Amino acid sequence: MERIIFHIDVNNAFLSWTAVHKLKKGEKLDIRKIPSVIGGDEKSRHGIVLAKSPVAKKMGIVTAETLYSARKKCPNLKIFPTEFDWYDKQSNNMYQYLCQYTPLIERFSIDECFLDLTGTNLLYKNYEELAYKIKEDIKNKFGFTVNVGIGNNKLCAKMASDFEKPDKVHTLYHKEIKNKLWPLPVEDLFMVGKKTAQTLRKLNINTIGDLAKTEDQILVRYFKNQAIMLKSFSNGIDESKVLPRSSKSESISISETLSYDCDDFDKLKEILFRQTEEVTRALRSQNKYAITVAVTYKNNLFQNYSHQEKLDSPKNSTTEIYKEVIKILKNSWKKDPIRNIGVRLSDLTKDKISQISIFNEEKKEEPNNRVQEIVDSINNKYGSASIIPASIKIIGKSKRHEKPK
DNA sequence: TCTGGGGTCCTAGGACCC
DNA sequence: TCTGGGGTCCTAGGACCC
Repeated sequence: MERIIFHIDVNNAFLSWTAVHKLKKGEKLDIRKIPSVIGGDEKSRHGIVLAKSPVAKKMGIVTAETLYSARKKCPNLKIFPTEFDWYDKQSNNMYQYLCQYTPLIERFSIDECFLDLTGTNLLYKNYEELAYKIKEDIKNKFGFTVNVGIGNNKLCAKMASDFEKPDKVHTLYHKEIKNKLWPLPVEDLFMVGKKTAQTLRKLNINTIGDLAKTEDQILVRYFKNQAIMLKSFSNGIDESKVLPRSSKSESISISETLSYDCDDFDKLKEILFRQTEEVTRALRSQNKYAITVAVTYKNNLFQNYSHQEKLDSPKNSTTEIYKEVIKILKNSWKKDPIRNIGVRLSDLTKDKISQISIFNEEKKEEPNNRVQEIVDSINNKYGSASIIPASIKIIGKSKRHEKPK
């Protein structure tokens, strides 16, 4: 059976959501209509563009560029801070609304969902009409606009929702691939990033159609396994399923750019403790255990490092994982100034099967778990590391990392 | 006041075993 | 007395996405 997939994509999500918030609070100005961006805090070195208004886009401003550079392109640019809690709420509202149409719904990111409507043709006579209804409903109920892409697979639905923005419905059915997909520049294809595009352009592959017509052997020579995917995507082929991945996460991570480059081990330990507390708390809230622990960091020259270790058994306690985190940093860090640092937990599992369980202190765990639950609930409420075990020595209590004199 | 944060997947290469 | 080779597991790093 021919599949019917919808891709719903919020237009300029963070900016639209902040705009809606401001209007709700009674402000008169709709920031979607002026040259504006949502940006991080420059003083703490988070100064990049996270979302832009259509006017700002017209002036050449792109996502992820520095606010410094954005301001040069547009001197009267208005910059607004992020409101992640509010964004989460808007994202949840939209998701809840979309759930009425099918249980086969995948949250692809904070502002994108896939809907699998295959086999619902008795329910919905005309899919384009349905798409328009969804788009209008969201606008009327929540105040922000979306694009809806319709296709016979996820790739086509996603490419379709990207066509013309904002507040539009587009289709990209199999029969339309030649006319609608192939003329586009090759970097517009999903999964063609900067590097891939560069190589393709060198090979004189300039449009998605060029890519679709390129010999497999040539692509394999340059892109190895990625070649098959590129070739399929350029032909609008994608067999992947819409996955309602309820609580499925394969890794949990946190990282942050420090407000100054730090080469003080004690200070880094303090930051890592707070981060470990946060990721393990998230892990515990999913009733999971981690097998692999990694510390990632970036130095002042923007060189990235990641170092990981497998635990001897799946763990989720802050203190045990923190011990591993510190061990990893101690063994790998070359004492270069650190700009950004983070903790990642992966190989997550639901069960805590341990090879050495006969010997470890299983009995001690009951009370510890109860204490942990209480500590988690307090930290959930008052912020991470509000309560910390006495065994962890923390120097100072600053939440932000002030540069020492 | 120059360059975020949370993810997934892939690959090269080393260690180890037989 | 010129260091084969396949399989497996693991790590570091890179590319991509939003």
